[in-house]
Amino acid sequence: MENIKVHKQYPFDEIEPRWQKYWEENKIYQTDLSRSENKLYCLMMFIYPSGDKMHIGHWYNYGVTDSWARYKRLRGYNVFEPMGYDSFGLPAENFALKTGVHPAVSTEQNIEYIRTQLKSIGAMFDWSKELATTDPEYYRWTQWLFIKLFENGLAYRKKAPVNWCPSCKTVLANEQVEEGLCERCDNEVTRRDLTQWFFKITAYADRLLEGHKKLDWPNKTITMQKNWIGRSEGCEIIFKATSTSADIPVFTTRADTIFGVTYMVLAPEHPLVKQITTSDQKQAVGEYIEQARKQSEIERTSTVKEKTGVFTGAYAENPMNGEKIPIWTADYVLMGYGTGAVMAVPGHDERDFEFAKKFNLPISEVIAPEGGNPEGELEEAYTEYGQMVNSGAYSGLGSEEGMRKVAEYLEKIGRGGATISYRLRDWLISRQRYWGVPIPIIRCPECGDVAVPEEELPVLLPKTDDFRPAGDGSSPLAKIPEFVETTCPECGGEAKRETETMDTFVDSTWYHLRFLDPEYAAGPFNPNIVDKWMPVDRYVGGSEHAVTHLMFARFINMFLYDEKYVKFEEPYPVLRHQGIITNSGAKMSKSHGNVVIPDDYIKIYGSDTFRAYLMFMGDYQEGGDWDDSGINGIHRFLGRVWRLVEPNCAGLAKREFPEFIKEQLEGIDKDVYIRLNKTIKKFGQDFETQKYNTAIASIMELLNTLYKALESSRLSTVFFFAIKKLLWLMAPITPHLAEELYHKSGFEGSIFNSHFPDYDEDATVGDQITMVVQVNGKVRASLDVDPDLSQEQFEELAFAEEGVNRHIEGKQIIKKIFIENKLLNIVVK
RNA sequence: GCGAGAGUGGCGGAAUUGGCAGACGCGCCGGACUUAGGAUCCGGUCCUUCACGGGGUGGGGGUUCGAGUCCCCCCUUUCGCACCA
Repeated sequence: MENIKVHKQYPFDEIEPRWQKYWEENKIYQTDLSRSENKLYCLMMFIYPSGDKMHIGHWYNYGVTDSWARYKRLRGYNVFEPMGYDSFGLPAENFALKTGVHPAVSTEQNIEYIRTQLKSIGAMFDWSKELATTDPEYYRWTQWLFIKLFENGLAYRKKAPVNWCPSCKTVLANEQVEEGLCERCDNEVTRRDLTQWFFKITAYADRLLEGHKKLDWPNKTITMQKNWIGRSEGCEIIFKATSTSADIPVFTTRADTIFGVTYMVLAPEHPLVKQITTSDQKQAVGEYIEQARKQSEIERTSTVKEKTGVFTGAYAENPMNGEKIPIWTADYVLMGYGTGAVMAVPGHDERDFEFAKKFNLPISEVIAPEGGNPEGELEEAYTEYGQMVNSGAYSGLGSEEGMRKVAEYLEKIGRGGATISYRLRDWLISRQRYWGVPIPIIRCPECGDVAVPEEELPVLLPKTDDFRPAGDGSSPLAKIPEFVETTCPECGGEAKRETETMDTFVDSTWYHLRFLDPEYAAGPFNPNIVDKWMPVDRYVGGSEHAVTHLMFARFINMFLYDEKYVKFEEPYPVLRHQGIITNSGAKMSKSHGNVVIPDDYIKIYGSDTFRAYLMFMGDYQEGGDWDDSGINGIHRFLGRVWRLVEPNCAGLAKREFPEFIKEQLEGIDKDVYIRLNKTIKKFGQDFETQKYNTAIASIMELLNTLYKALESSRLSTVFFFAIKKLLWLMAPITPHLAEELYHKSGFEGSIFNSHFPDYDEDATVGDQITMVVQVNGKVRASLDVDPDLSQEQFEELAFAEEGVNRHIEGKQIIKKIFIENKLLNIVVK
């Protein structure tokens, strides 16, 4: 990179800053939000100012989406394109810890820096609507949101085994743990029992699933959310411990296998384990629980691991047949799903089968293949649906009917019934870190947890130099008595503030509402504008947020909808992801040290070239591996545009053009005219479907045709007409270059306040088309002919071709296939 | 293991959805202009063959007049999920 010496194709370094300044001074991108006709709220996931420079991924999202939005603007849309900072959170805080600078200061500096970088993109960001989640006037309303959830019973505190990252020294939501590793620092996550704040997203599980139907989102993203929510229809069955009579509910999707239960298993963390374990098994069980606790999530959930477990000494009674079965504890049962206990049916569940084999537990066969016979001795678990056997009065029923009947019976006797289970857990939102929104709760010994009154918001994050995480599960705020000591808003007695802060994902659940009027003081957002401008018309960001931000924001929005704060249920009806750009096949990340920073490229080539290259590289939704070897070609392309238009554009604005008619044009003029109209048409289609690479390729073809015109004749009216239209084709892709040439052509004001050219449909095809003649499917001739020839007319031409005759001579024609305007295939023998 | 994509020249990638495979660009080769070329402009560039031809879209089979595109099996690869009862 350092050694690259590139020929500067045109004075981008002079052009780009000049137009950025012009756009800013003339408020070209300040959207009039009082008008909502043709509104287009184009939102890109805002940025995390962590002290790092903007990387390629940001440019890929922001630059390319901006080009799309510019195209829409030229099409007459009133585009709103805001940008702001998701500035609370661990990366910012870790940067502060590393540099020793207070996060409030470093965040401010980082924002300053990132803003400069963002501006270098030359996007249509409406800087008058900039916001930062660390601004007290913003987080005041994040706290307001918390209180609303709290008042509605959707924010609550409970003690639970939670994910703890020893390196970040805080708890994490399930969604922030990837394969047992902390998504931020890649360290192993351990479990701790802590009392934490949760948002009751599970109350919205079905609504979140239902809402998917209304969303124009990538299928994959919807699937990820569906899997994450993990809705599963089944049956609750309440077993009873024989010694203590304690109820042990289990969840199963296969109630039809109930007669095949030969033992049951409780998760090691299950609270009943300690109660029911008999004294002679106490030691073994205790040791087992201890080792299970110490295991990491990775070891624990590995499917290849051999099953382990211990008998508790206790027994349970099967409610269907009164059978006594042993109760085991084993870590293949997870406390976090269902009831943390399962009925084991080794005959019809692979995991139970494996376990039963290892510990010599009985295996009984209660489902036979439909119409088939029982195996007698099972070699492996039979997990398909089938017909119930050895199941008392239920024998003979099909699986599905059996499940229904068993559930009905259990319900009648009060021992369970049909139910639905979800994988989704409530969202753990408290964090033991400094750099976040303080949870606005006061803990009173008399009144319990009391919300801070709205008029006292925001609860300001106290200034302190000791913001290091304690690591013992307490928040750094707990060390600040002036912050902690307070009085109860209800009884006036002495009370303490909650010292934990909120997960940053809470901040971004509602930022799209705030963007529309970030100064609004009477509430979290201005309802007049929100009603007109929401929902977001197009949302673009990384797919890594599928089950975090995107799901959380939907949940919160549904809550705001239910509480009648907003009139729409889905905040982001249309979502697109940019692809991921890798480096030598590996995901770019700081820990790999392979992050590509665009700054050097911008210096050498300019923003327009870099943006255009990102669009040209490949399929936008696919992404791809970073390879800068082609960037010169794009830079050359812009240079070719420059050299073609710049010397020829004087006075273009005032120049009158006749209405061209394809049939009346000849030679290169006709070629140029047809190519131009083809390109305008294709450009529009490709931009709508995000096929930016082929849109640019098509402009290149136009440009090649124009260079031919330049070479072959004196410059014609059509030529000037075409270079004028070219300005608009370039504008979304290379906004600075286009704006410069627009003004050099004598236009006033910004090209982005003008309108994209229409095309002449008649001239999008040549007046001759190419048809082929095949013999036995092989192309033997290719003819330029008038369109819409009949088979007879075309055959006459085809059989006159020497290349065709050579291949049919002396052979018998079996049949002829004629496809209008395409081909004639002659089948011979 | 399960699910969803993808596999096309030396490279990035096109192909109106079953109808001329390789658009456009990079790279490379040649020409022009030039003291010069790392600039620019023009031309060439899938493989093989002097040519006529022949072969060719991960591999194998199939459907069809015709398959990169549809169907079956296999391989590779990316992503997501992964003891979810």
